[in-house]
Amino acid sequence: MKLATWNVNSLKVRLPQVLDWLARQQPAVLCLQETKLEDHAFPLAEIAAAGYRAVWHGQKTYNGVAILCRDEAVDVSRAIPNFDDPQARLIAATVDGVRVVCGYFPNGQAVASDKYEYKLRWLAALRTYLVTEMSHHDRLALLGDFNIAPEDRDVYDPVAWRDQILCSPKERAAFADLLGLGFKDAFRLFEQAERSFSWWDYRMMAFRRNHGLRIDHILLSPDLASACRTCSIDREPRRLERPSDHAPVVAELC
DNA sequence: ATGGCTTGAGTGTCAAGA
Repeated sequence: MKLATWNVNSLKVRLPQVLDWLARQQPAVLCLQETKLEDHAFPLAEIAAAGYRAVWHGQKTYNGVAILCRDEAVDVSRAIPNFDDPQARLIAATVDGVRVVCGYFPNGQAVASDKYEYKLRWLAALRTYLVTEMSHHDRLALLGDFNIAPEDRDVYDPVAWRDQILCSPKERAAFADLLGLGFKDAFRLFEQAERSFSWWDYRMMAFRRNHGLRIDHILLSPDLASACRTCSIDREPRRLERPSDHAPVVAELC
């Protein structure tokens, strides 16, 4: 069973790339972030024609998340319970006995900004929610754009990024806190090339220079982690014309 | 140098991303 996550930066623009990628990779589950579509505009017909079902949670202009899956998605929940959030950043569903939580974590803009405070509150609410989810689901996966580079090795220039947004100690502590619940970072279960990243700025030829960050992650509960056989970042879509600035991350479970 | 691209909004040019 293949689980994947991809921040597509507009599903409207990237739909042909998503359909191509589904046909090639055939994942059981693909979590999407930054769909940037209102719910009525979600392209269900095209996705269904590709052999996938979908559940989604969107809004105008910004944010928006979706879970595409081969089999039925049940027990769908949209947004973090008990957290008043006007932004469409989370959707969860159970697929093939796996509880899938798809999140588009806040960016935070700058340390000490209002958006940073919102990011920290969002992370605290997510943690509370995941404690509950873990108590109900042994097979639990959290996938998405975390907007956190967990360690210096996840950053192309750790000195320049020290204490900056996506790398600040409080953000990294929140990530470590999720690992403290028992989650494993699927990517780090395996030997990986140095300087492996999942996002590269559109500007300054950042992709060609591999000036990136690893901010898209797949976290697995202990049961799923022991079933995980590979985890990799697929840089191919980043090479296409009009790419998303993020690459898909894929984990294979047995 | 707070820029550099890209998207969505909307038809000017800005907000937001990371």
